[in-house]
Amino acid sequence: MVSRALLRDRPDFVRQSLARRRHDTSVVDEFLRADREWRAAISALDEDKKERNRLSAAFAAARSAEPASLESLRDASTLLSVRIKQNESAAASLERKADSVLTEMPNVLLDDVPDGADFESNVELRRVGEQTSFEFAPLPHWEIGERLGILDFARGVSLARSRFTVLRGAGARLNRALINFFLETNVAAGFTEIVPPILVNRESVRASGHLGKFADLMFSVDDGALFLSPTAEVQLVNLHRGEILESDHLPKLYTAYTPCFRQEAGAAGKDTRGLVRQHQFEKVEVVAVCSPDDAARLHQTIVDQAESLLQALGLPYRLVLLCGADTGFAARKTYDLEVWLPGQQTYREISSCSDCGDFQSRRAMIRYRADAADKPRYAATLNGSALPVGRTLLAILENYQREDGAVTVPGVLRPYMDGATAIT
RNA sequence: GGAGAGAUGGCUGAGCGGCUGAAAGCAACGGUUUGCUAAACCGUCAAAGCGCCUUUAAGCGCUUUCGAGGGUUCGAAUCCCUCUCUCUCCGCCA
Repeated sequence: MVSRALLRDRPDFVRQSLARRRHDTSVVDEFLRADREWRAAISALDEDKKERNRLSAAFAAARSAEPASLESLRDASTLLSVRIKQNESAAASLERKADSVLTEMPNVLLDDVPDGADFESNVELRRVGEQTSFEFAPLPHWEIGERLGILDFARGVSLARSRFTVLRGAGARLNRALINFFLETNVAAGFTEIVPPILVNRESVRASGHLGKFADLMFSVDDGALFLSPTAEVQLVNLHRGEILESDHLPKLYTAYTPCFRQEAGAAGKDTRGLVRQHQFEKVEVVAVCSPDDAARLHQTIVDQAESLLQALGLPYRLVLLCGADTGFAARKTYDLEVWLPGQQTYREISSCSDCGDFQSRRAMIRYRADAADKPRYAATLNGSALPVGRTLLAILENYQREDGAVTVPGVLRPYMDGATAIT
């Protein structure tokens, strides 16, 4: 949630940020109008309430002192209460109006986020690793996986529906190896491992910014009371919802392996083959909760963490800074890591590392005290995938494929695979 | 699924119509004492919103908040209704 104070004090700054996102800027004025009206209403209302409190106190005093005046006090107070009740509902609807505009407003971008209308304007910062080349024509992972009998798309569909897949044998083993490798590396780097619920309530998805317009991203159960989490970012950010943290306990660094579920309603016809876009996928996520002063540093820490995993696996990738229009709703700055997929001759997103500033903290009321005597302040939250399991698995299949149809197992994963050097 | 108990500040926990934004204790913070540590003593210590003032900070004023929503009343943490959640016991089950 964008700060109300910022919108009031520096509306042009917020408009500018919205424009850089190619977002409608009139929402700022919509908010300011509702906010102004609400503040006027609440001021008048408070005056009435003050008077009612005075009358009540006078009533209590008059009970013994001058019983004769009780009736007129009672009448005056009753009259006032009726007016307060009316004005209260008017004020509440103005507040709801301002709030609903605010809830739908994306985060304010950091200054160094590049301008741009779409992904074409994203800035490639660097490439790491040579694009894998072969003496033969490389295959896409779905062909490699089906030939090896480790990916079974048809049976996934028969068990659930399209965009569900079955992993078998060495494929399932490779999947588990990746989970263990990611988690152990993240824990060694100082992240605390969490096993959260996979079903999350409305309040949690609202706080992380996944509800609103993004509600159709998620599968819901129990008549919409709960959602299948679309990313462990939801659970990890909400771990401290409503809390005031001690500053010497910050930063909080978390990592979790979870299944994730997405409807992918807007992606009909896109990436229909293979593991790239599934309704159910698995991911190891990292999240940091920290003081705003620490956000930039920890953003880098998270990117480094994701990069170190890709490097250890020997996967070529590039680091991209997303432009305004491509930066997600809750983020104020996002780096994407894109892995090279030789079967498709392209870089594909494999990790998205976002600095959300205090945007999520405001919604989730995650605060901390910089000093014991200070007022609580909103924390900053950051998140990144480190890494998604399915997309990493497919990247390994494509980058480590051999002419004979086998796939070499990257060295760091062999200890998790009984020392196997290849999947044949 | 059946029966009961409960939801109050960072934590424990009292309050059961006006004197309660809330006793007491713990924790925290400031200070006194002390050779150091500990102990003891004194003091401070909920959050949010709006307004005033100010460059900001601080400060001041008002309002709201005792799980959520509604009701009764001149007045609700306190009485009534609904909902949500938590805990205990029984049953069932991994």
